Amino acid sequence: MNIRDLHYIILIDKYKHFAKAAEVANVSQPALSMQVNKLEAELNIKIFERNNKKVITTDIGYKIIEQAKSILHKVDNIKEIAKYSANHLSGEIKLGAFPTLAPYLFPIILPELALQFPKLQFFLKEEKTENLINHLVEGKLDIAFLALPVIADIFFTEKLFRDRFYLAVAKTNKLAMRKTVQKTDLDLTKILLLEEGHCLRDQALEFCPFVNNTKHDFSGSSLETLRQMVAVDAGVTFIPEIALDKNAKLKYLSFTDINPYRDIAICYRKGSAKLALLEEINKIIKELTKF
Amino acid sequence: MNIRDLHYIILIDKYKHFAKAAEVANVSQPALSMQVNKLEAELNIKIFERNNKKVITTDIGYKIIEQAKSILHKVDNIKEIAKYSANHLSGEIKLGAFPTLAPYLFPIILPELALQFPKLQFFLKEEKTENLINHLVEGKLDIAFLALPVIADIFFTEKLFRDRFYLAVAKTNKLAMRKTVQKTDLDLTKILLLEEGHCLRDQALEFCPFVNNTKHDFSGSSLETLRQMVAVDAGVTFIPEIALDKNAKLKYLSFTDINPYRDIAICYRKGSAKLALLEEINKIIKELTKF
DNA sequence: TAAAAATACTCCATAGGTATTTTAT
DNA sequence: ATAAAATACCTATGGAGTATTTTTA
Repeated sequence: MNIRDLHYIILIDKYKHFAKAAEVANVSQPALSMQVNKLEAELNIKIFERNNKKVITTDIGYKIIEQAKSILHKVDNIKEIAKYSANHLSGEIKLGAFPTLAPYLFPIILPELALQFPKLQFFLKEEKTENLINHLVEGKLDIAFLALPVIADIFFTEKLFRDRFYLAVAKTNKLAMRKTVQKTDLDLTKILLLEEGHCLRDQALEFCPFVNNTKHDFSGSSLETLRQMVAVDAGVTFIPEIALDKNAKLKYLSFTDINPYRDIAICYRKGSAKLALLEEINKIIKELTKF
Repeated sequence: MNIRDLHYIILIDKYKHFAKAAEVANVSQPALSMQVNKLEAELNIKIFERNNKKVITTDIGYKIIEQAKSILHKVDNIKEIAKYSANHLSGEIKLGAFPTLAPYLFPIILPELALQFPKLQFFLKEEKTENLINHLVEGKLDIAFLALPVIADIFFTEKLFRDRFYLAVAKTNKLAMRKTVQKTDLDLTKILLLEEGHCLRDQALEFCPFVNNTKHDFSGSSLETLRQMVAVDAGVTFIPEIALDKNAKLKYLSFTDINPYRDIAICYRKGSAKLALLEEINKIIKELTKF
């Protein structure tokens, strides 16, 4: 069977005349006759009763033609889907970022992206780095925002900006009167960290490897929870610049002798089918994240 | 595009591996690759992102594969329709008879047909001869029961039985004490006939051409109406043998000097797609109408 | 007799196979 | 380095065209 054959039988049913149907189908009458005969032989039924005066569609033929019409309709659908998405800059873009970045980055970039690509639908995903990488590999994400270094070189990876860490302390804390802090100050206070798996935890640990907070594991917590903990002076924590706010109970101190930071990069598959579009999007995001 | 191509992309989507999909499709990997590439070129889109390690179905590809699955499902439907109707003796048979025959013939033949062909669905149509012929030509009927002669030799036509006419008279009528009548008796009474177009009217008129009943035209009437008219002695009428009953108010008289009748035949298109089945049915009907 | 579908036969397009190359991780 | 898809090239199937025959109303 063949989509073309279905076209043929629909035309024959319409015109009840092989030669006329052949003409409309832009083939010779024998060509069309042959295909119909072959189809009937293949199905082992008669689609048309025919003689030199009349063509009658059989009951079975009628049922088959109904299906055929529906099939051709779906074939047109496929062509429509293809044509539409080839012409217009439409479709879906799935963005992913890890939890200590997503709430602060997405609000910066999304309004502009939505403006520039009104036909695109943006989906946001907040996942730990490991999952982001997997999802990007699997095609469940189009773009992931990751902290450098990114090992997977299946991805096109480009650094967007450096996000320095500040020490968040309660204004009631003894450190709060300082403008800056240094590494040794960390020894004096309790440091709050997110649970295992958060890259921000790992990054922070680089600068205070001595910390052992197994006693309080903030499972399923977010940076915002941590911030609230700091506000009641339950400890101090590292807050990236992008997440700084005007919290009345907090003070953010910069470091003098160390320079803790995370580099944020945009990643997408080199072979993405939407590569051209992703490059467009990347260009805009780069502009938006020039801090 | 091609139904086979749709198969290919569905398999690739399933296995996310060209060579595996090719194996399942029983073709070589290059053959399958070629067709997919051609399809993508034809649609001007990418259905799959692919490199030497991974195959990812694109968003558009996913939509297309959804349609493709639905198309293949309908293709299977077609094959099912064909296979079922080729194997089983199933389907629909549309029978037609003119109004002065249908109510008496169908009850005789249908119970047995339904018994012999439990998978067949029988549809009955009661129409004037002219329409029956048209419908049979058009394929809206499979079988028509007509009065001979049938001119259309597109049809296979076979006489089933001779249906003699009796004169129905009210028991209160002066003719009622007779056992038989003859042509001249008709002059003495009012003769009731159906409206124009009924073949029974024409047949009756052959034997009493002098009748002029333009005054009362029984438009839209049936033989049963006529019979009730006769019962109240509003006149007499010709009733075919097949329609005789045990009506207490009526007497049916046979003719001596003339022999009015109609010959009833079964007709179907010589080229009917159901010819074999119709011949089976005809065989049974012939048995049932051996009066 | 004539209109229409089926057949005959040739040609060409193209799907498929094998061998090989390219590609990207 | 290697796995996998793409390409090259050849073969063969089969779809399409023209001319002709068959069918049947």
